[in-house]
Amino acid sequence: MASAKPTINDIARLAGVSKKTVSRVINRSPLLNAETREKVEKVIRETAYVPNPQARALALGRNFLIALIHDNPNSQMILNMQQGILEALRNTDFELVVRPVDRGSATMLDDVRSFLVRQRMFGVVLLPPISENDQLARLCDEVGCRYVRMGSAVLDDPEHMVASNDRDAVIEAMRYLIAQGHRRIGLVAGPNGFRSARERREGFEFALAEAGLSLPRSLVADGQYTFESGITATHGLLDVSPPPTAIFSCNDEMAAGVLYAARVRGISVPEDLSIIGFDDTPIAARVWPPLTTVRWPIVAMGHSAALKLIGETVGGKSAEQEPSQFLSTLIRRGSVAPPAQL
Amino acid sequence: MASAKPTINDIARLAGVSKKTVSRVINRSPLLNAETREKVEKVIRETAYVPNPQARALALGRNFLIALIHDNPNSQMILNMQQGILEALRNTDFELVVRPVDRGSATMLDDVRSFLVRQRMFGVVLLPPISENDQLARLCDEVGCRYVRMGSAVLDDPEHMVASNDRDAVIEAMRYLIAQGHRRIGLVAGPNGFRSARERREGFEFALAEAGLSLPRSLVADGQYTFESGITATHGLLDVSPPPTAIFSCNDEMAAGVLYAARVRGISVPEDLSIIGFDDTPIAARVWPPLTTVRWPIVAMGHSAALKLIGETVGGKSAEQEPSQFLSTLIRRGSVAPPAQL
DNA sequence: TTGCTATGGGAAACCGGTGTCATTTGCAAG
DNA sequence: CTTGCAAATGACACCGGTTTCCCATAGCAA
Repeated sequence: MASAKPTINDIARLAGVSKKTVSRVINRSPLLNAETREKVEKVIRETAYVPNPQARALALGRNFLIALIHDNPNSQMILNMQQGILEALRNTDFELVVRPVDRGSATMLDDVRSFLVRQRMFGVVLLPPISENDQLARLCDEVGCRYVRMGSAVLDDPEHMVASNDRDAVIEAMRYLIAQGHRRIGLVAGPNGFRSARERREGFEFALAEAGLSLPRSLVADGQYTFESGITATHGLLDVSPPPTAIFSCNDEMAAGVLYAARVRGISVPEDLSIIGFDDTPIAARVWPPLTTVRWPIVAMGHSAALKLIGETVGGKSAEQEPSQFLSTLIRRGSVAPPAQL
Repeated sequence: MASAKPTINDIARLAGVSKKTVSRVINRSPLLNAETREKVEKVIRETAYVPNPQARALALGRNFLIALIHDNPNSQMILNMQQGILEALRNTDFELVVRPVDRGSATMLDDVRSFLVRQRMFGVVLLPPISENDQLARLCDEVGCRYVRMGSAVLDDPEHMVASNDRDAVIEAMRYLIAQGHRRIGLVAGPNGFRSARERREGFEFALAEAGLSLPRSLVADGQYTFESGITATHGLLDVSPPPTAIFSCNDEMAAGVLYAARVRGISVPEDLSIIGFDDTPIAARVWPPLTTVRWPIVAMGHSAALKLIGETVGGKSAEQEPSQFLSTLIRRGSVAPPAQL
């Protein structure tokens, strides 16, 4: 068996050039005789040589790793995001490392800083809700680590942001609900402090106002983006008299809770109550009736985020052209119908 | 601002010793004067020195990375497994990198080999179903990479395996079903070639035989572990005359499909049809009625797997004592009731 | 033919650790 | 008072790349 891992010295010797010339070939140095380059490339091909990432990392002072930083280990979104990022990283020299952080912990920023510095991270993708933390973004700048923030947001900084526009998506969903004849529409809101929660709520309120509908405070219930909080919120909403004929839930987890609570109370969906969720997680299609919901293209966004990070280095100058704004779409399933009392 | 990243040379100079001695302190070499050690440790503490992982990786020829290798990017299990592994890795020098592979691809083994060799991976956790691939395990041995296989299996190799015992868990679930009075029980089986599918099916058949019940071929439907395949399989099962009064599904995804199909046909669950699933994924608790299912402790298993990998190096000799066999438990929710025709 | 400037390519230092082996020191035994 | 041996530490090469700097050569003008 031939030496399993040829080194740059082997290549240099076989090609009859110096280490440095091989290095130049690897790094695509422009001041290289085409002939020499071909000769070296031929040897590289024949020996299946791959530069040692550890050595490069040491010499370059920068690792070929992308980190996915999140603070909600149980979200399905992470999986989709990983998928998108990994697709973009395939066939590159980069690997993906997953890094959960504890928002709330007093040392969170220091933890992340030491992580980034110690590992000489090439770049990071910040997932919501931690992506909304401006200090974290500033930290990345400080330590010279590229970053992309995912989220629903106005694009104040497209270079570091990949976003969907939740507000518009909710407006579209609400128009659909209103067009079906609903006039009393309840809201299961997301937790305070979440940008996505704010945007979704704003869309909700805008659509109502646009249609000239009022929004009694009693028809707004607070949720925590969890299944259980959706159940609790819904019971509150359905105790109102008269109850809403439709409920918009700020995510699917809570929408599943809305559906569950309705079942518990013997209320038929969609006949007596229409429901719209947000996210289009797998659960939306698996409950009965399947939930009408808003889908944002997480996988594509993850893909784009990764390309933004590595693009300048690897791709053909197209990094800047990577889209920063993605459109969400309303997925119509079976949880919406005209209100019964019409 | 002081030099942001002190090197081993700085420490050596400040402590008045040689690089090598500092290195010995870092690596807990036993042949060290206690006095010297303390002196060096003091300097390390004061300067907040952290050894450069890239340099160590290069010198040691081994990276401080654990890889999670899987071939099913959409499974909730990955998330739980990650959580368990990351818990174990917290406060160690190890990071987790995620590596999806394409079973089916002809180059899969070569891809993994080059990945492991190139990155000098410290260890890998193999997730089912790819964990059942013996060639992959052999490959890890070949390239000198530690590994742990997750799965449901007889423990033929406890050192490299963390497993639940699916067969026993299914038997327990089936006994429960039978105790409720069910005699015609259908099976939505998992895909051929999956060890978990085989074990679960064996448990199913064993429990039936144990109770003296027959298993007509018509009451076994093949599934692919997907929601859709669960729906299809269920329609087949419910077309049989007389139909089963209960269905055991080899995973929750398909069990959700069973429930969905029952709804479509207007069959009440659990009154007219009882259902038991497997995995206790989040969906099981979110559908209506919530699914009775078998829970295997994925997070704990991931934790254990990671400790097995790094234990010898980091922990206090307890690596070998890390459990290899985990017990599953039946979670009783609302999808099982005595059959109606009693 | 000589001199000068580009330009490709090489030697050696360097990134920050670890391994090998030699050296120093202390102390018991001969 | 040597000799022998073990414990503690240091010197130096090395891991496999990249960078700096300098030289050799070629091309071209004088």
